Amino acid sequence: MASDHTRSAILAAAERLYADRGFGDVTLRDIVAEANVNLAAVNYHFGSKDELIAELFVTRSLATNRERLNELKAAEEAGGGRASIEAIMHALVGPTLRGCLGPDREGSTAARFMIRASIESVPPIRRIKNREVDHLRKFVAAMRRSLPGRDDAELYWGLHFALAMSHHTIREKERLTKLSEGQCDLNDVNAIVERVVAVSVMALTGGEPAKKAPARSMVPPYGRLTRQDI
Amino acid sequence: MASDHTRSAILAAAERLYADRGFGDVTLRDIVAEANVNLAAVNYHFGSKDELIAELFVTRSLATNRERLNELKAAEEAGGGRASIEAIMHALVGPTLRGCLGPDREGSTAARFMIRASIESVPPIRRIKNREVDHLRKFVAAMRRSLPGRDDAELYWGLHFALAMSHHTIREKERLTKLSEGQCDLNDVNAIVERVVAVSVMALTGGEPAKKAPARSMVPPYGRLTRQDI
DNA sequence: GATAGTTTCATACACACGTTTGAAATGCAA
DNA sequence: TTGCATTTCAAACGTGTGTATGAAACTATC
Repeated sequence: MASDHTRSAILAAAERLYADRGFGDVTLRDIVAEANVNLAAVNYHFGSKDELIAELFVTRSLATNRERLNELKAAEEAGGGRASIEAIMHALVGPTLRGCLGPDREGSTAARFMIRASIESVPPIRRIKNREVDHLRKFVAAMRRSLPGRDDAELYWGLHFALAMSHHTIREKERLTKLSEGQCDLNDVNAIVERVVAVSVMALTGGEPAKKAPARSMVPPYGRLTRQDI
Repeated sequence: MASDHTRSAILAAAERLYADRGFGDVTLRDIVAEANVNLAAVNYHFGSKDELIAELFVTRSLATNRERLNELKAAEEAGGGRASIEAIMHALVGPTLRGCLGPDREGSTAARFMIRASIESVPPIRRIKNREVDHLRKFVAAMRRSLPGRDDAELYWGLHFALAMSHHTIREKERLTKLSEGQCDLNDVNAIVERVVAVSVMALTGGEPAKKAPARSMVPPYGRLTRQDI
């Protein structure tokens, strides 16, 4: 193990370069040059380039997920096991938006790295994102408690749209600024979070009160898989 | 010019392969093998790999944009120069969603190609997407006519969220299916369009009627750029 | 049917990339 | 110090890539 100096120098340099120039434009040689480290050190410490990228991404996204769940748990405890749908949506999109657009994080390498990861979607990152399903299921469960009787599909659509708005805002931040000629304030992160939450809640509660739903029963929908993946 | 047979065989093969396996995994050699054509033909007919990709994408996205504007124009003419906000949002997201998720298009190469383009975002495609701003401005203009007095920033946010929901639905179609264990029906495209339109309209009209707005004036915000790009 | 222009073809180039190698250097316990 | 494990290093490997080349095949015009 020793000092781990080389290992962390590589991680820091890689995150910085990927954040600045994207995954497509940065080679291992760029990274080791930035880190003042030998080329072979990457394979020695991480095994491969993809595993290096995976470690970077997994570290950051675990932190975000932890933050999300903490906020959710706090909201549910404060509400006696049932959080308001606003609080749930806030816990879902707040950490991500704050992490990527946040104030002091303006120049944060981590934030810019996560934006890149959200835009470019390179294979090792995609693999990790696909394991995020059961993390999201915890939010669906909370939503179900918060809005009992609501059709499950409606909950999924609401969650889906909430993620759509927050991810797309991160991803297209610059395009929106240009399109709106600066009229959309992308610096006030709290305002953005509130905006996304407001629309998400409207999507979940504003429209149809129960939709079709011919006697919604408790049985799971036919022979669908109940678990089995990841 | 001659028969153009080689040229179109390359285009077809490239679109098919990119649609199936993504941009990262398909080489020129794969394409010419699929097209039964010589390797050098790509550079002869298109100049470079990037120009081939650009031509593929530009063709498809011009078609979508044309469809969008036709629908918008029809809606405005039917309303005497002012379309309903529902109709405008419908014209904005309908063609894209139909094009990528649409019924008979289920196995459509073009649709799957556009989904890939939406997910992977390779440089030549990104370059083209950045020129899409003034196309979107036409929708902002229509929205302004439809909702006069509404703060411009609100219109931009509404447009932004509409695009967020439609693109994210295309992009994460499979993840949503898995997450919801099939409970979200991604085959009924019209229902999806209506859903996205409904939430977009709520985002634009449901919330605050005028927000803060301390005497909104007509002057542009300080020294911001008014035109000059694109 | 010769000629000029276009298109196809096999082949090679040049190079950037991730990875491997094997030896040198370093750290650490006995 | 000796011996062993860990870490660093310079150099090379092997391969896959987009692109270039120059000759051959084809097409159309006169």
